[in-house]
Amino acid sequence: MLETLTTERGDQVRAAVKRVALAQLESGGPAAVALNAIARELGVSGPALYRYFKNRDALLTALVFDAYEDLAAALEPSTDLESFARAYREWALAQPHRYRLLYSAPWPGYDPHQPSLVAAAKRSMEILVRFVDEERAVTLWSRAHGHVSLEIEGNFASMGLDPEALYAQVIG
Amino acid sequence: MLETLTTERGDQVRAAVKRVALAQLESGGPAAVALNAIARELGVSGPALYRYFKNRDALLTALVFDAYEDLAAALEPSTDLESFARAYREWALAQPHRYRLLYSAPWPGYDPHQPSLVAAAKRSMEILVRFVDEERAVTLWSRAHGHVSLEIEGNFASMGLDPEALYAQVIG
DNA sequence: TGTACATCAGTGAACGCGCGTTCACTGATGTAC
DNA sequence: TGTACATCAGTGAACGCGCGTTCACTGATGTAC
Repeated sequence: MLETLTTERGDQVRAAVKRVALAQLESGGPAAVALNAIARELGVSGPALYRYFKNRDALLTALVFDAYEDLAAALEPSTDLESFARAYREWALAQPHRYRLLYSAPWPGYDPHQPSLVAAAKRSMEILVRFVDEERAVTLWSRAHGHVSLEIEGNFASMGLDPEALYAQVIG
Repeated sequence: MLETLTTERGDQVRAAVKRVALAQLESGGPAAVALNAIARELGVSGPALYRYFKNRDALLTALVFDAYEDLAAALEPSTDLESFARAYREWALAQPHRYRLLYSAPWPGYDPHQPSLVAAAKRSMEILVRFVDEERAVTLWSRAHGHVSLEIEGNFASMGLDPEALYAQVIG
């Protein structure tokens, strides 16, 4: 028997659902992610989504998981600390609500300690420790996160500061 | 005529509404702040609140404003950079959802550029620049925010790190 | 090639829920003469 | 001290809304003989 190379329909649908959910996320945060609205957008009835996600929470959790994976994938090609730092900031700026989903309390009732999520979160850190020791890695992570999240919220722009120069200062 | 020393009833009610709203905020973020539920908690009808707040948005905005003021008041007694940094972290850890209200995208449709809010936000920064020059102040702010917000979300605890020692490293 | 059956994606109706907000109102309190 | 009036905090009913989720079902597709 050959392995089936065609993507299964279930995966396609799941991907479509997530795509729309991501758009809602970018427009209004986790609170804006609504199953009924997603179904409407996809031209399908509300209950249809329950074939693919147990419930709303499962969908949101899947978004978190994907975001961790996507972030790690974006950091993977880094060759040194500089390129890592640059990639980290750029990923965050390109999709702010996704970044917030990882690092701000995303929604009421969210449990960030699910093993699969913890493992997914670890991957980025593992890439960073290729370039610096572990203690320094956590420090840099804190600093980068501080800068990036303030920049995302527009705190530097409103002060007339150059974010790029500041970023170097902060992690430096 | 004597000045009226008694607090006006309107202020008392507004304070009570905010008190309940804060409790909701701590328990489930801005999405959990609901006028009807607040009214119920206060033993009053829903529409009654509209005497004191134009609408839900106005209430949330008032919470943000108060939080900025309260933070500045907590930082005010600082005598040097060390005590400032300590006060900043402690304020945030004591009321995480309030801290998030200031530094994460709080709710869909929120406008952080209202002049009164911008002014309130500035006050903390003005205290910090008593101890360091302005460039360093922004850097320190970024670093402190990075550490504090990761600590709030439990990212260090789950890694078995000592947050206090780490904080010194990060802002150092 | 045809028939009988099982699988299963998706439907439509319905549920209860709580929300924000408007509305016309009641009833108590304060003010003016 | 009493009466007429204005103010205004709070009420109760009602609105439309969209949500998450369950349910019994239809109808197409795939499988076995």
